[in-house]
Amino acid sequence: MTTPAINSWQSVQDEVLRRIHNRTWKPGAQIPNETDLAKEFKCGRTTVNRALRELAESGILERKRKSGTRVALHPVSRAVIAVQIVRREIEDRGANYGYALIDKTVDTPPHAVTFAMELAQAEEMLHVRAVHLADGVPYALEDRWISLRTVPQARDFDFVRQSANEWLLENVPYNRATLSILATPASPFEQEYLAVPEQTSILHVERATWQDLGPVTFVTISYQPGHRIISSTTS
Amino acid sequence: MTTPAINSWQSVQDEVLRRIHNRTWKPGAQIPNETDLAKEFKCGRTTVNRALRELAESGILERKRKSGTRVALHPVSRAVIAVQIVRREIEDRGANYGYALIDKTVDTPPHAVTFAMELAQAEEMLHVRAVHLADGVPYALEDRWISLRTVPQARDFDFVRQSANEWLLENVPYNRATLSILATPASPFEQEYLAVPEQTSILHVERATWQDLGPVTFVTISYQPGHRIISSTTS
DNA sequence: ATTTCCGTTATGTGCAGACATAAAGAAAAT
DNA sequence: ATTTTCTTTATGTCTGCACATAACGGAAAT
Repeated sequence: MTTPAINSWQSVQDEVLRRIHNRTWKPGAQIPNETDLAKEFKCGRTTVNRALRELAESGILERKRKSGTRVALHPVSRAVIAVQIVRREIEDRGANYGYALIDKTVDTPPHAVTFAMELAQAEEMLHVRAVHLADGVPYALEDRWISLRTVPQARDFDFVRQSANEWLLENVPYNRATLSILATPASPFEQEYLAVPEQTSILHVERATWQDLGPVTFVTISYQPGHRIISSTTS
Repeated sequence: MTTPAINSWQSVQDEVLRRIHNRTWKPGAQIPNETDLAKEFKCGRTTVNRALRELAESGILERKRKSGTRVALHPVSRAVIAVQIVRREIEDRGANYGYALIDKTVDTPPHAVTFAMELAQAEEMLHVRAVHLADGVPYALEDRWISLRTVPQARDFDFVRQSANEWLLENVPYNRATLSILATPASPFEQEYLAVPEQTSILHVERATWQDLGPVTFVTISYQPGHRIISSTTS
């Protein structure tokens, strides 16, 4: 009974996963090395390498040079969340997108924002607030600070026709980003513009981005109550 | 002025990213094909391919056969969240882990749970509730339903010493998982066991897993107010 | 016994070359 | 004009081979 030749990295991956789910290879156990697997599957080592590398990236396997590859004991599965512009998020739900600027001012951000942007000193920034609508109903609020030091050209853009969300993505590249998800009671600002009662529980996504030159922007997106962030995990 | 030979896939990736940040290659614009880049960088096409493939996976580039590769116009950046057992989450924060079972019953789950587990018919399941403590203080609540059809052996495990969270990971493999993040006001159950006042805003992570045989488990983890889920995005 | 050095081993990566495959666009047939 | 077919092109993947690199473990020196 010879294996029916597994020769694509996908099928190698499938077979490896099957053996893990099978418990042929139990959590914590070492699996054969790449050369042996390549021989068994009658394929190149490169192919096995790619299959295993991806599984290691997704946290199912743990690999170390010389020691070999083992099945992760407590797999840290990586849930992937697609972060995209709010317009696309709304359009993907089949709704009509609407946008309204609330205000645009130059101001000194609160400490929390300065801290999140990793700045030692507070400095004047552009503060833009806007609401994103789905079929005319408030879908999410955008509360954004833009560094005028890193992005001076933002001062002259009015953000009436196009949201800062999209304008920045199209015009200002970034190197590094962080993302943080949390829940808080609705602030007065959120109560007003999301049209929700006091004490409603709101899901927030905070995102900060940087360029070589320094911080680009810090934004909080506050969603309508009941909003879910959904991800399907790999493997 | 010849380029000083870029010959690792990492350095190719860096150079490509530099050109994107540079705006040498603007959002939406097409970039040279792999063969030409390989020639320019004096490396193999395989190397360029790997560099570009990873950038496409992370959403910075968009690739299509025959059409070529272009810089994404609205990059859907993928934020990766590490989902691991609560004990590790607590220990990683440098706190002492504690665990207490609240109750373990056999019951019919509410519709929402049956639906999330993609079952047409409600069926009896094991319902396990527990609290995870960090330095003796409630850190998160676990409210879990386990399919007795898929995991019959769960009926006889007592979950007093080891949480269902860990027991399942070590003993029951899964194929597919979904993850959903949402915010709600604290339920009476959460008020009691997380020791928080009424109307507190609670961050929930819901997770369902499946095996070939059927659904394995559906769990809601409710975090202490102020909890954040943090991710750093790639690139 | 302890430290230092070195060989072995498994993964990590690079390369050239080949063929597979999707898809755009041109050419041919209707 | 519209549909069908074919050619071309860029990405996707597999292969064998080579060398790089981390790290375990034993041998040698202290």
